[in-house]
Amino acid sequence: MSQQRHGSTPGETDGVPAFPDLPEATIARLPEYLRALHHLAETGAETVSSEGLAAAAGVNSAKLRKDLSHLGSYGTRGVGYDVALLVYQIEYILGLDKNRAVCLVGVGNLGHALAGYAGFASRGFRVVALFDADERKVGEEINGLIVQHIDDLQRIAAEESIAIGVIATPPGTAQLVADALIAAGVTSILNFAPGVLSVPSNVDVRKVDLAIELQILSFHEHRKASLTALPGGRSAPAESGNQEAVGS
Amino acid sequence: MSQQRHGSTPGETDGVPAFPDLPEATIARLPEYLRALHHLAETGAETVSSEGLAAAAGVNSAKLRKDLSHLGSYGTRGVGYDVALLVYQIEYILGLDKNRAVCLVGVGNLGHALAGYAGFASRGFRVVALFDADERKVGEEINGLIVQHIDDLQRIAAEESIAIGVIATPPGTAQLVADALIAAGVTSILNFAPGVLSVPSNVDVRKVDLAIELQILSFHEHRKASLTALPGGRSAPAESGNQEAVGS
DNA sequence: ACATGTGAAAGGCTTCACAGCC
DNA sequence: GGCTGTGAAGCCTTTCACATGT
Repeated sequence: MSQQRHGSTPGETDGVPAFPDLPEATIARLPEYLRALHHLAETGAETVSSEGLAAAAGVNSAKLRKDLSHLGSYGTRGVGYDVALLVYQIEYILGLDKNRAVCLVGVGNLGHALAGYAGFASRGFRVVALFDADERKVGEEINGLIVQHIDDLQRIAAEESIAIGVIATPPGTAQLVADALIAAGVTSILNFAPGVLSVPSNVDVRKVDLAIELQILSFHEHRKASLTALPGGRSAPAESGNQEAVGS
Repeated sequence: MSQQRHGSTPGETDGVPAFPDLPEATIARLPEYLRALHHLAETGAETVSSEGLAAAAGVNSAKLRKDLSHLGSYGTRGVGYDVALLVYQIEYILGLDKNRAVCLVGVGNLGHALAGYAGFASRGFRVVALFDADERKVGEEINGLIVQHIDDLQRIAAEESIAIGVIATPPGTAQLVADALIAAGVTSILNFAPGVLSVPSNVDVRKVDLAIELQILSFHEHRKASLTALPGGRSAPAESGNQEAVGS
């Protein structure tokens, strides 16, 4: 890759950090590696081999090594990777040192739960504002935050310099909310509402549709059922499973 | 329908539908096509072109046609696809005509919301049982269902012939719950707990980790920020966005 | 005329296998 | 000896462009 620089921050030339362009598939796995590394660090491990980390993250070691090689050369041959250093590098690449501010729009059934989800805070994100269009919900306190009216989004987004917007509204209003977020300067959206959002190309959208996940599982149930019904019918389990992680 | 015999229903020999083996990438998109088709059906459309359906589903038309071609030949050249027929075919392939029973384990913050999520029922899934290990939660009623103790999982899973288990527990207990589900005969799991599950190879696991989604967005924020800081600095939006759907 | 279905080309990702380094 | 980093091979997915059918 660029130039290596063992102890130091990934290839910066003179204050400007040059960005290694990682394959999307790699990016999607870095968070999982990071979680596994944190877990290892807690158990006191100082270094870990590609084999060990790969197992903890649920991938094979060749893939892991290739992924990490894109970040630069942070392992030691014959030894493995320094856990603390790798944590630092991955957090840097993912921009987690910035402790990004997140807002959530739509405090219904699902939104309510997301507002209180401990996993966000513990992994580098601060939920700083909640919005809803329903006057009856405005003013309600959830997890220490007051629900604000959606009309105040523009102002508050600027005040809090919000980086990421989470949409948890019914499908019908998701596009309107996305437009409002974008108008407020938000360029990253996590969308829980079914359906497609149309956004300018500088905005990144990730979509989580819970029903789609079940439908994909349903397909595999259907497939498995149709196989057992056939001549060469299988029935016995083999070993060690196929985990299909969600994430593009 | 089943014996459409257009170009031939995907190889059925004599009543037993042999399973077309679809690429995983295609499977992951079928639910989105289905949602778009239902939407079109509501607006009264009888047929739709690959161009039209692709736009509604947020993909390009070549990809859509290739995907649908794997199901068989259900379009008419010069005309397009029959909406009702395509809905039926996709629902059949996904096994949605089976109205599968789902159970949910872990009625905490997130689990509580999932138990009440209307999107499941409306898209072919019945949540039929809720479980938790916490005695204080057992007996609680959520959305018309009583929370049961996890020790009753085995019995109830059999009674209700549960097809899919959803795990919404803290990370520490997810593997135990997965083991229990598998022992109870469940072969499809949707896991919301961070971390990797180890399961036999006949079990399918899909994983949704909300923090990971934010971390991926954070990466893109970081990348965009580092680009605008560079010489050839961009700033202007182009058009029509990049939607990265989540789904392996 | 129009829109599907599909070979063929292009691109991306994963896996292999081993050279290079500790 | 052991383990990383990486070219090369193989596989999967997307895109192109057009023959085919209505």
